Amino acid sequence: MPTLAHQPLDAREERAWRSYHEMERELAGRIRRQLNRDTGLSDADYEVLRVLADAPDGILRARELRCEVRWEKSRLSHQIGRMEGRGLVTREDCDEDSRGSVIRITAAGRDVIVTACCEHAKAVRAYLIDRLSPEQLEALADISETVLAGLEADTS
Amino acid sequence: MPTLAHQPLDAREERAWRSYHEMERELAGRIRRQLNRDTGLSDADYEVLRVLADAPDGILRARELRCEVRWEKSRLSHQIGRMEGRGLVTREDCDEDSRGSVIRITAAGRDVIVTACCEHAKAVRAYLIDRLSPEQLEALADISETVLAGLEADTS
DNA sequence: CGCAGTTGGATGACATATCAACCACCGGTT
DNA sequence: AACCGGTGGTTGATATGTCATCCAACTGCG
Repeated sequence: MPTLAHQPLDAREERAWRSYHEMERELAGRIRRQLNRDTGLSDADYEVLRVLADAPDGILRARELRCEVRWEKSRLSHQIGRMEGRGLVTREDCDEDSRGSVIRITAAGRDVIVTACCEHAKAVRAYLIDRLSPEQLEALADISETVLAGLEADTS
Repeated sequence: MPTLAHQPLDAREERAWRSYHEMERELAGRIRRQLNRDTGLSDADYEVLRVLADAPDGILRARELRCEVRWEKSRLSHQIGRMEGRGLVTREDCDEDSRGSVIRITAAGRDVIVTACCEHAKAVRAYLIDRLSPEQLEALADISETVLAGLEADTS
């Protein structure tokens, strides 16, 4: 009956990972549930609408959108299909490249995202930002950027 | 055409949230893919096996397990069903409470989790821990615990 | 031109998460 | 004993994410 006591993380590392991991789960869950309850949007819906709403004319080629949200092709395709069904976005053919498709946010989509964005910011503030000191907030940003840079550098 | 420029997060807050959020996604994705490739386990499988493997005799009542991983009842039930099908755990009736059920990790499950745990720790180290200074690592733990405490305090 | 490799996107199968019932059992009350 | 609110767990419907595969159109090059 092997135990996991010889796990190759020491106490300090273990504490950091454990607490980070749990925070991530709880925080994401809380924000997701609140978003869904307030606006009926999933996290994925929110991401798509947020990016589209910030694009000129609320239009983006699927490829650009995919690049922004860093999703796989199939995920975006399925997601847009569902959102199209709910009237949040539309899909058109692309002029320059006839393989491509162009996603446009609808008026309804814009309505939802504006309020969702607001509520979302409130949640982020309430659960994360307001709990931390300015120093901690900056430390978190530094940490995140460092880790991200490391991840992007190493494409293994 | 309302823009999102009046979003109620200032530049400092926005940077922290944005970078944290992106790190979370990339880091989780990387670890998940590596775990899956190396061992065939999903994150959910890993969590369940990790908790079970640390329990005395590799046995836990479903209720306890659920409490450890903080899942909904239905999620655990479905998950255990699948894992049972793959021979990673077994499900038995509970003696003390005939509503209850008892989950037991199998030998095969124990084999998988031991190596998975090792690989997982390597990934956590490579992508997170080794990128950060000791001060940053401690700061991350402090931040996470603070945020977690706030989340648990407020059950809205 | 004609071909090969690449890219943009869609599709189907499958694994997973979530939500809302549902059912059986527990415990305490009358 | 009959009841009742609460709990432990399951189930099915539905939404979602992932993977492998497919197809058509682009690109560059001989």
